[in-house]
Amino acid sequence: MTEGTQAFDQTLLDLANIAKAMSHPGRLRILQILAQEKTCLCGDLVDLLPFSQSTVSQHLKELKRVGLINGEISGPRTCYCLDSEALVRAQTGFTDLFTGIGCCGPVAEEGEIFEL
Amino acid sequence: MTEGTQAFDQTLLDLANIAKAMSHPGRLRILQILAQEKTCLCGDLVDLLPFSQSTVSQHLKELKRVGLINGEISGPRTCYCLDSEALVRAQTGFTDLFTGIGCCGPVAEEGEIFEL
DNA sequence: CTTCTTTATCGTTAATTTACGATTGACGAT
DNA sequence: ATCGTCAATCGTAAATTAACGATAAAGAAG
Repeated sequence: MTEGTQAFDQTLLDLANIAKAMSHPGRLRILQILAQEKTCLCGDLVDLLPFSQSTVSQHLKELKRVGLINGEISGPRTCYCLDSEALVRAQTGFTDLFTGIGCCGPVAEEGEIFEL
Repeated sequence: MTEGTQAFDQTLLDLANIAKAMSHPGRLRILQILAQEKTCLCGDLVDLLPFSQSTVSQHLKELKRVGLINGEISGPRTCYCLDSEALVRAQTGFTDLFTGIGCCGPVAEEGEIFEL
């Protein structure tokens, strides 16, 4: 991703970003927890995850960066929740990518015929 | 992912791995190309991507590692294709993660009442 | 057998990610 | 005003990823 990134269209870049945010078991677990319970509080997530408070905070930041979750400050605490719209968009994005799925065998080139 | 990885169940780890493979625009583009055309040949992908041959090969290796694509050697070439089963499994995995989507507001704790 | 083509792998460097402890900032309670 | 709590940020070290050129391996073509 360091270079040549401008060669891809924005939809693809966005989707890659979503996937990146979802590429860590801890972050995926956070999404899972937020989907199941509506725990939300950062501290509760820290208790449920095998990471330090600062690490959890970072993961939350990353998820927020791509918009998969929202954080709402309520007093000294922060309450996190899924962003359902973003999740739907993500789902759609992944689905759209593979509209016509099918697996091919070896392909002949320029009229070439395979001798199997 | 360096540590504490054993704290997550395998389904989650698998899904995170899939997401990781899909977290790079180049790899996502490869999947897209394979979904649209059935181009498959490594060399063709090199022509279509803004990366060197060795880099493309690495990306293909990563996609193959998680099973999203299959490579079949045919003579000196290698023909790549999507693994439709794996893609369906991935899709299902992502969907299952967010069965009950909903966004919460601030949450009261231990009978606490918010003064709004 | 030599040569060309195609792709995988090796070795390396730069950049990014992950994780942590320590610090800071914000707020509520005393 | 001070203290304790909660969460974000800073600074840093270790690990991983991304990219490339060079090299190797495997097969087709001459």
